[in-house]
Amino acid sequence: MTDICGDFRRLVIAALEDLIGEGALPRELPLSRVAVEPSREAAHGELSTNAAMVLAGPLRQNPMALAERIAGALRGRELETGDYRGRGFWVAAVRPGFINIRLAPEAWHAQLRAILAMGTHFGDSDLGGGERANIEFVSANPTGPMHVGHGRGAAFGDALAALLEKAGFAVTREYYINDAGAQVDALARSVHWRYREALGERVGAIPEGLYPGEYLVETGEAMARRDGRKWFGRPEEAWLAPVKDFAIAEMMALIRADLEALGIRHDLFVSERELIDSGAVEESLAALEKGGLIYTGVLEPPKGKPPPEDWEPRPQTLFRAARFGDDLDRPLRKSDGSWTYFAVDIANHREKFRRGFNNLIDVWGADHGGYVKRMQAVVSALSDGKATLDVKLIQLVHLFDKGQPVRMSKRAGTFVTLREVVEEVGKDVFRFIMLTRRNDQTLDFDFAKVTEQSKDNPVFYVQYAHARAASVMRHALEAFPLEALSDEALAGAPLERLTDPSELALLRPLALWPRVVESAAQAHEPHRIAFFLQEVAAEFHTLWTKGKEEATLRFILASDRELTLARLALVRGLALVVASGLAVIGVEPVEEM
RNA sequence: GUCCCCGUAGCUCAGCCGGAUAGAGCAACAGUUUCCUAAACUGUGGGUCGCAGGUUCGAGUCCUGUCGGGGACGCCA
Repeated sequence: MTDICGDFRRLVIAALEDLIGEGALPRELPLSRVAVEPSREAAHGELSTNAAMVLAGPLRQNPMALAERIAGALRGRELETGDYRGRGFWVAAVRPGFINIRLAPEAWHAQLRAILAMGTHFGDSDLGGGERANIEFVSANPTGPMHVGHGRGAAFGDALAALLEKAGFAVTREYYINDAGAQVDALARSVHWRYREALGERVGAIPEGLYPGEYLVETGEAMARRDGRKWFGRPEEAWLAPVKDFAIAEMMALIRADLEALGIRHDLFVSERELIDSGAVEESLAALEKGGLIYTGVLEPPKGKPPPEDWEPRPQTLFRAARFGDDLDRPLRKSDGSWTYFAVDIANHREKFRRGFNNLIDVWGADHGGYVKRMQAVVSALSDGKATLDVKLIQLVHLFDKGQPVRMSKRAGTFVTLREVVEEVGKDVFRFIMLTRRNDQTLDFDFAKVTEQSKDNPVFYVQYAHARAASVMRHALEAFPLEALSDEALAGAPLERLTDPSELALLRPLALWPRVVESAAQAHEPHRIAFFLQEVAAEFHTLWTKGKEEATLRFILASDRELTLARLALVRGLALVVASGLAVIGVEPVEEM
């Protein structure tokens, strides 16, 4: 293992078991709450454990006295991992009952050696144990090109997928195509309109309720090229289905290209229409019916401000969502007899579970928040509680340019597509910026700021750290032309020469990378990776600058080959961890800028 | 009316499973450039964690209430 906190947690547990073995502590202690964490304050050592604090209660003992005893037991132990064997650490019980741990520098050096040995695989975890996880994300309606909000969901979902992969899950990236219902019918009508236009008919302005976007002009023309006048002047019943098929295929190609521009590829595309046609919806509802979870009833009118004018109490088919924590039972059929979106989505989620996934994650726009409880209710009901669904809601992106809001209106034709943004700023900038806020926080995206080459721009700042590291390595080759500077060779460098506090200040966060991966994966929060990278980059820039002020701290010292090698090892360690983090976010590390 | 999210420094935001004196960037102020990329760095000031209760040895974090902002509430997806 390379997770230093995990290693020390095992040590603490072993010490506690020693005390239990000696009869000094009773069996059946709630050890699960014992944690080892990096200290926030340097004065508190480097790691600390709450062991005495959490056990004092159940044991009805004074936490400080207990901390002393545990600290004593810790002093008598040696870490079992080879990496630390024979290397010192100091423990101290302190004030309310924390136990602080300070490591000999050699322990940190061992972590650097691990980074160099594992490369960008440093930080990989077996947290997931190979278990399968399904992430459904983007799932934009196939009615037009993606917009920036979809892009945020895409960047988030793909990063979360990569994060879970790094944490040891077998991940499937799913796209659920909403290719049934009124919206794709409107799409088909819009394309038919453009098709008539392409065939030379004077159609005038496109009617209300259809999609006015220019992008459909081309689709109409393509339709005309493929089918000629086949659907011209025919009634809608004749052309709706084939035009719809054509239009959806075109739109999905468009969306896939948008995703491709972001470097995102889904493993699985699930079609809403196919779920309906295959009878999967009936099957799913039959399964619920069996559990007595479906009935016919009348719902109260919605309590919203404007009571819907066409509202009438009507018996409908309902799922007992309220039994599973939802606020209301939920309808499955529309008044025309067709399935509600919810009914088909039940089948969608049942299929995920049937494909063998117990870890389900959906990434939705924040405006779908009202839908979360019912979907979780379904997953709980259908899997008998075995599967869990986590829904990540993505807040809006507000576009700015030099501080001025970019006003978007489909009607005025000032709508900015995802593609335009990505072409303007690049996919790396886009993907990184999308993770500089939590998913449930709105995000301001300023074209001027995100492309600015300054420390105020987090993408640049992190990229620059990687490029700067590469630059140091190039210079090192000039200074020591014959040296082998491979990672393998650097792992053999005399790392014990890294003793300066500012060097250790960089080394410590690098060593904590595996822990960041695990906690971010557990919380399903990829933004933590972006924040971590900014911290690490800051630490590196600080160290670099110290070298400017104090020549002895420079990475390359022609007079001291050994120290140079040790410092180059640190520089490479930084570059590898940054590259590893950027890989999760889907950003290419650059060698120079 | 009900449900969900948010409220932390002047601004934009982090804050892990409840833990020690609540952090970062920007802005403000004071500095650093013959030197591995100054495209950067160092330091200072700045807080009733919306408010009020509660649980706990301990609350920004959990619970209840309340105020403010956003979103959602059968036949849109």
